[in-house]
Amino acid sequence: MAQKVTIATVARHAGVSRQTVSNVIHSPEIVREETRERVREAISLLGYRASQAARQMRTGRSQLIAVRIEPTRDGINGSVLDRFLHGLTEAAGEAGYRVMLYTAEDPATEIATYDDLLGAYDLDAFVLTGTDHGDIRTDWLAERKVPFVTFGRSWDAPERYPWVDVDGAAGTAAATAHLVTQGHQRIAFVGWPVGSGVGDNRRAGWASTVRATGADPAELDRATPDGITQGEAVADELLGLRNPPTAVVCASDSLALGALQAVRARGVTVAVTGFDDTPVAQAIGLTSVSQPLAQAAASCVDLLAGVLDGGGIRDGRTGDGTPAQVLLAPSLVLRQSG
Amino acid sequence: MAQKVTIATVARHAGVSRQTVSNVIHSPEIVREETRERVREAISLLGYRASQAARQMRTGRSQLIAVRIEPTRDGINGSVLDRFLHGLTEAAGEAGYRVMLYTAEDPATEIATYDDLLGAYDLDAFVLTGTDHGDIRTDWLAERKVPFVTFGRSWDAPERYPWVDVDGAAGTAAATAHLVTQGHQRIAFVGWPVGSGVGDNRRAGWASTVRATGADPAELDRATPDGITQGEAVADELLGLRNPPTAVVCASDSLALGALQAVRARGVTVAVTGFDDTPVAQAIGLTSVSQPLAQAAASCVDLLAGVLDGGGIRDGRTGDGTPAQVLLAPSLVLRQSG
DNA sequence: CATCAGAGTTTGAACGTTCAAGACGGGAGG
DNA sequence: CCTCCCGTCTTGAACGTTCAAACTCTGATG
Repeated sequence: MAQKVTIATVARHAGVSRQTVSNVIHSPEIVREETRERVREAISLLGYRASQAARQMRTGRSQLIAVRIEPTRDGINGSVLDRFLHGLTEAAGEAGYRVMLYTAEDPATEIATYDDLLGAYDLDAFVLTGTDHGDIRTDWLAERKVPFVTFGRSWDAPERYPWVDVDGAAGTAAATAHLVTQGHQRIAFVGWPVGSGVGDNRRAGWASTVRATGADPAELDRATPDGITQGEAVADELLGLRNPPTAVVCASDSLALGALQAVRARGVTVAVTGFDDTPVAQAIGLTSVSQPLAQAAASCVDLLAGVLDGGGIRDGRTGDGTPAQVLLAPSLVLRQSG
Repeated sequence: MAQKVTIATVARHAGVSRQTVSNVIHSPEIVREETRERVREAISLLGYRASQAARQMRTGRSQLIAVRIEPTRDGINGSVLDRFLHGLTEAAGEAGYRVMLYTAEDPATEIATYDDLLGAYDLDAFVLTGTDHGDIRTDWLAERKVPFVTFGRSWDAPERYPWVDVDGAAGTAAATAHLVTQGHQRIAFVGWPVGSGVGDNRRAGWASTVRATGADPAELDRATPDGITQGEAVADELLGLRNPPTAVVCASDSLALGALQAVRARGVTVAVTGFDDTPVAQAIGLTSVSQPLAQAAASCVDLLAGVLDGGGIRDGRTGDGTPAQVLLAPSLVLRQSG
């Protein structure tokens, strides 16, 4: 194997000094055009690539961002993270960053992992997913001034840190509005127990849309932990009412799938919508709210790049003055179920 | 923020030299016990963590392995990669490695990415997924003596490089055998077009089991590209035969889901089995072949660790003499569909 | 008593990059 | 003619680690 190509190899080959090569890479404008070209030719001829490790030693920046990969809880929602990860890797790559994975069982060990990763790998930033009220991870990171972005808004204080989120309320509202235009008048909601940021948000979108039609949402509002069997049980209860709903908006595809099974079992015709547009929804023809995950990932990278290159956040804005919070609109994917 | 803790900080604090601290970390046995303890205390007191970048500069090893994250083609199979990735991250972490992600549209750009990653980040190894006949990626890596493991066997030459795979033939054989014990005598197969390593392997398991019952498999053998609608179409054709099958073994959950829809549409009772035990299968009660993904991931890390720490491969074995190929047995998950 | 061995520890150098400061030459201004 | 400045380029040092070699004891051996 040929000797490793370093900046010195290039310099020698182009007849200049190390620093000039470095300048061609980082501030080409201060190098005379003729020299610049000569160096560039040498770089591509030799296939030179700057050693990230050496660069990191000098600059203290690793060009690495970390994301946690979760143990695929439900199985259904796993694909959301999967698609987000793919988008993140792509967007990060374009911005000159790489994505590193880590796992953690709970917030406490996750924080220990932060410490590890920061100490050993000098990570530039973290992307957190699944934030909720009173998240200790964000506090820990903020306290140490470690750059991070969350996918999922800051539920406690809107502008505490940069985040990217999808407007869940708008999603359920769109689903509900669609059902209204289909002529449905009794539209139920099957969501998660009150208290989670994401869950309450999705419920609110449904509730406000129902309220706008003049009906009272409270009667057809249900809450249960996430899961297929849970969704089936709750939907079955709803369908057994004296005056049952003709449509059910669900907070997740898992719940919606359960609801759909309850509907089938009773042999009735009731519309069902889900949330997340997971493969399962695509597979069984479930109308669902789709999150723009690739776009969300790209926004995360944008925000991070702003924080990292623009020097921190001030007043909820990144270095270049753009707001450090991004709320994206989901879209409704219509299928047979509703 | 406090000054960065380096090996020199620890050395000063413990009253020894840098090298002694390094020795305590890497070859504790050559350091006097008393000194060792003193250094260890200083390390934990100061929260010292070796800088990976500095270490990498000296040793040339980054403790980083790269995996490609794919753009979730079908949507259904994405979760396989997802679960594998999680297992890999966990296993790698325990072995002192970290996982880095990258994307690539096709084998050619993937190879360009290898070059990039190797040049800039000095990656220690790659994990490839989805290998097939005549894979140019493995040739490129092998030629440059870059360590790698594939998840998916080497289809062309069994012992060319280390790989981990799940015995697909055993999986479809188990599914078929189960159907035989249920009394089924006409068992069809819906798989992919002949020519792909994985697909042919899965077909072979079904075929040999059918043949063992004395029947001729050829009549009920079907091939189609992967997909739900494709599976539905082919299954529908099978069900329309003068003498239709009473059970269908499928090469993927996508195909199986399609088959299940065809069965439902015709209102007949025909058993269906899938492959991969994806969330979709769990959701709709589809009997499916489950791959031990966490174990596969762990095996990949084991092999890599063997190659990296044991000094390469010889005669299809890693440094410590264990075979460099691992074939894992899948398991059949029984559900309502079969 | 000089020599040697070996355990335990220290020292200098090197990995490849970028920062900070300096060197060089030529043109403008006094 | 000297000075200063500007554009362009070079030099030395530093980042934090580990390798290789050297050093210092202590105790044993001839």
